[in-house]
Parts: sequence; C-alpha cells; structure tokens
Amino acid sequence: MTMFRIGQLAKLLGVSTDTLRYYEQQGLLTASERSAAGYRLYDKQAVDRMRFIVRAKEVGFNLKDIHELLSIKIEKQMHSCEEVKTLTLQKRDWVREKIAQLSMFERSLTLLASQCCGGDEPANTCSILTALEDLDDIHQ
Amino acid sequence: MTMFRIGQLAKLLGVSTDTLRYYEQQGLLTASERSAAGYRLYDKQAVDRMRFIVRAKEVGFNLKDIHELLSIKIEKQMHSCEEVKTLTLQKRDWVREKIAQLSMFERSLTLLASQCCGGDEPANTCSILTALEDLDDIHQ
DNA sequence: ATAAACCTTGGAGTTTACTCCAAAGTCAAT
DNA sequence: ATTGACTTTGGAGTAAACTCCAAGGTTTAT
Repeated sequence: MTMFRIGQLAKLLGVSTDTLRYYEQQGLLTASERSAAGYRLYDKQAVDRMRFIVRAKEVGFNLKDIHELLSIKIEKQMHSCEEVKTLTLQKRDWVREKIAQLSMFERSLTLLASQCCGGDEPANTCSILTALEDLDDIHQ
Repeated sequence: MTMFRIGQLAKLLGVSTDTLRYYEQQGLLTASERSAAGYRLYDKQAVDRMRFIVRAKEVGFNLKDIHELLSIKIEKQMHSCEEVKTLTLQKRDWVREKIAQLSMFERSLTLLASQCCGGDEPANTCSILTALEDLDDIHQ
C-alpha cells in the first residue's frame, strides 16, 4: 500500500498540484494523511476519489454537481432512501439527455465530414448548420 | 417571415438577452438586421444559428470550440478540403469520447439507484464510488 | 398621454475554476 | 554540504462566461 504524494497523483491524473489543492479547499477531497513534514499523502481510496472528481469534471459536471454525486450515500437512518434514489435518477436523466444531445452532434459531424470531401455537391452548402438541417430532413 | 426581437429569441432559447448580446460581442452571431430604432432583429437563419450555439454550449463546447465548428465551411479554393475534414473528425472523436465517458457515468448511476433501495445489502457500501468499483468488477 | 414593458450602449461586477507567485521547509543525490 | 526537485501556506491574479447596472430611447396597451 504505497502512498502518493501530491505531485505523483497530479501526474497520474493529468492535472496540476494546484488543482488538487484547490479541490481539497473546495471540500471535495482531503488527503488521507500527512507525512511528518506535512506533505499530503494519498492512499488508494483517495486516488480513486480524486480520479472520479477529475473524470466527472472532464465530462461536464461542475464542482457542485460532483460534490452532490459524492455525497449520495445511504447513511443509515440519516436520509430517506427514496430521496437518495430520486436524486440519483435525476442525475442519470441529466446524463442521458446529454448523451442524446452529444449523439446528435456526433451524427451531424459525421455527416459533415462525409459531405465535405464527397462528390460533386456544391461546396457552399457544406457547414455544420446545413448538416444539422440535413439530419432533420432525414428524420422527417 | 417574422423577425424575432432579442427578448423573444432569449425566451425561445431559454437564455438571457445579456447572453445573446455577449455572444454577438464574441463574434458568434450578429442579428440579421436592426429596426429603425436600432433594435436587433433575428430571422430564421439567425435563430437556427443561435440555437446551435446554445445547444453546443449545453453539451460542453466552449465558445472558442463553437466558433471553430461554425466556421467549418468549404469555401471554394479557400481552404484545403482535407484540412476541414480532419478538424471535423477531430471534433467528432472528442464528442465520441465524451459520450463513452458519460455512458460509464450513466451505468454507474443506474447501478447506484438499483443498489440504493434494493434489498438487504449493508447500506454503508452504497455510493457512487462503490457503484463504479462494482462496475469494474463486472467487467473484469 | 402616460404607464409598463421593451430595447440600446458602455462599463462594472460576479462566479467558477483554476493558476501563479513568494517565502520557507524537506528530501535525495552528488 | 549544497544543489535541485519536491513540498507547504496564503494570497493575488487570470480567463471564461456571463450578469447586472445606469441612463436613455421605443412600443404597446389602457
């Protein structure tokens, strides 16, 4: 069970040490312990948690969202189970909606790329907006 | 062919008039014309373009990205077709990666919800991080 | 004709999420 | 033992994307 120092963890996750300290300051993650000299030390659990934070950030959750996600926990008798479930499903729906919208972008970008260097269509009709319109046409 | 005024467009797209003016200032969209009194007027094309901007924003593109997306156009002889295609496919890959990561979150949130109010498992193991670990377990 | 509800500009302020010091302590290697 | 690469704190600075005035002009409804 090796512990990571802040620089090693930063390198592992591809973020800066400043960012990790900032996340700690924002209450998202405290290093599992400190060395005699006061250096932050992160164990496996802390690394996992930080990885979660960084990934969630990358896909578009903000720090408040992430805080909420991380605090979804059943602590016996403390919160209504139904409450937790509702919040979780809400977040899932949010994620699903984003996936749906991204899929739309994916399709229009694919279409755009195919139109771009395709055949003999007039070149001036080739843009992301016309690609989106074309997608709409297909679906109507 | 009715024209929208800024407040109507803002309402339609669910953003503030300040935001629309900000996007104009950032060079993303100029109103198609002005009324005699100097009011911004948006035609269908401008509405479509603004809708694109707002949606792209919602799925996590920043304004610089959006600017790039909107300027992907083949203007005869001006840009290499291959260049345009490469940029488009790069953006598409970015979108695909995001979709993949979001799908992972979707699955873990689904799992989390199912664990939450399920049966007799010990409640203290129920969190987004343990759900992610469980997902990893399934896939290994 | 006078409110109420719009719109204009310019500029200042805010929020989020870092990012970058400075001054000082720690650790490993030469 | 001293250089270089790490770490600490606190606090200041920055970039993006709004958001909110103020002071004024315009439209619409009563």
